[in-house]
Amino acid sequence: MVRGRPKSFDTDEVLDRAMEVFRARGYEATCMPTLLEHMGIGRQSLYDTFGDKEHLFKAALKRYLDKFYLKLMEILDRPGSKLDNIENLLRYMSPNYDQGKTSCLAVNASAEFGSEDPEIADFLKRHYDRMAIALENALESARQAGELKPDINPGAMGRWLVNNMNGLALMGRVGMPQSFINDVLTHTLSTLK
Amino acid sequence: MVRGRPKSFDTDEVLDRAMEVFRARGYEATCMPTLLEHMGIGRQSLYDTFGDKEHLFKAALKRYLDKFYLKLMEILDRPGSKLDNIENLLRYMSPNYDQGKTSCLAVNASAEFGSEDPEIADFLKRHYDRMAIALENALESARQAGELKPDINPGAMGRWLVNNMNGLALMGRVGMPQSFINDVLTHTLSTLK
DNA sequence: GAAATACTTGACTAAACGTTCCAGAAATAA
DNA sequence: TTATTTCTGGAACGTTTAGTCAAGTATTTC
Repeated sequence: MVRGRPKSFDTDEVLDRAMEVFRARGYEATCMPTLLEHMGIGRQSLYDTFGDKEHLFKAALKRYLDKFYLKLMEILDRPGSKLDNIENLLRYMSPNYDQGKTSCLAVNASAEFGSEDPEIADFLKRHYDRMAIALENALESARQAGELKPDINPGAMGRWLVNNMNGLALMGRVGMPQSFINDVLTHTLSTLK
Repeated sequence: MVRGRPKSFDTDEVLDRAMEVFRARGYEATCMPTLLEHMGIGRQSLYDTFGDKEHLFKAALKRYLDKFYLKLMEILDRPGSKLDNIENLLRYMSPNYDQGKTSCLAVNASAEFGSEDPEIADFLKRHYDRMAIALENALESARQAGELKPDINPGAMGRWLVNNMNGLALMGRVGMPQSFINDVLTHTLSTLK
């Protein structure tokens, strides 16, 4: 099959670790030595496997977004009340200091890069869009099941939910108290039902 | 009175220009030459007046937050319907690509620094808190004027409005289409009344 | 064993970074 | 005039940055 010595590390595993560093410190403020230390591989291995810092970041971001979306879909696709699923999604994605969940790489990258890097901006915009669509579909199902107030526009509300989730990630990032987070979360949920 | 050659530039004016650069590019990605170019002053003048890059950023951030809050209070304190004032505030603060208003330094700094720099985090948390309180007071006034649904908690809703404003700034930053922004904005406003 | 790939390590490059120092000219108040 | 402050601009500092090259070793398939 493939000749030569096989890789001694799992590509996705070390990418996950890079992801964590970028999420905690941002792109510009993260230097290669820090990255290498946390990834636990050699410098040459990194450059051979992922290319330069920019490519590594984009790979990590891509992976983050895909994992995020997968988890989102898993929660929304659960059987039973779609509104309950949405509530569970919001609770799951909300900052929780006890569990060390305090920020979102997508949100951080959105703020750091804006639309400066077209490829990154494209990733992020598509991500927010598919999130909104997934939520819209869930809301549409809820509407058909009679769970939803009839005057609600599922499309607009899906986008609005994305907005609230992103806001919450930001509030967690800067360290707003849990009471603040909870107020926002419960008030968001209260308009759902 | 004061001896020696007077400063040939207005401190606040050049600080505003630094603010704009930081808002557009972030802290880490902004280098001193770029800053100098946009501020239009000499290198030595910058260091004499503002100290190093970090102090300059903090001064610019402080100024941004104060101007932001001042404008917010101006809008909320207008006579007449408090709910209308809140709506005007949200519209005013929302991203608008036609007018070049596409991001918020507070939001960007929150994402870039998180709680890494305690002083910056403190600035930002106080800022969000006072915004929430101002909105809470406006909602309380609306409640007393009978404008508000009776089952609404002004405190939670104030914080929730802050969350939505921050989310919108982020969506503007990454370049989500105006239609997305509008959907979020109108849906947020629809739950107000 | 040969060929191919990967790992480790140190040396190295080249550029960018923030910052300081300095010398000379300019502008103000006493 | 003198003292004081600012402005300008070049030179330089030391550090950090991302990234490359190369030599030697290890591990796999053929």
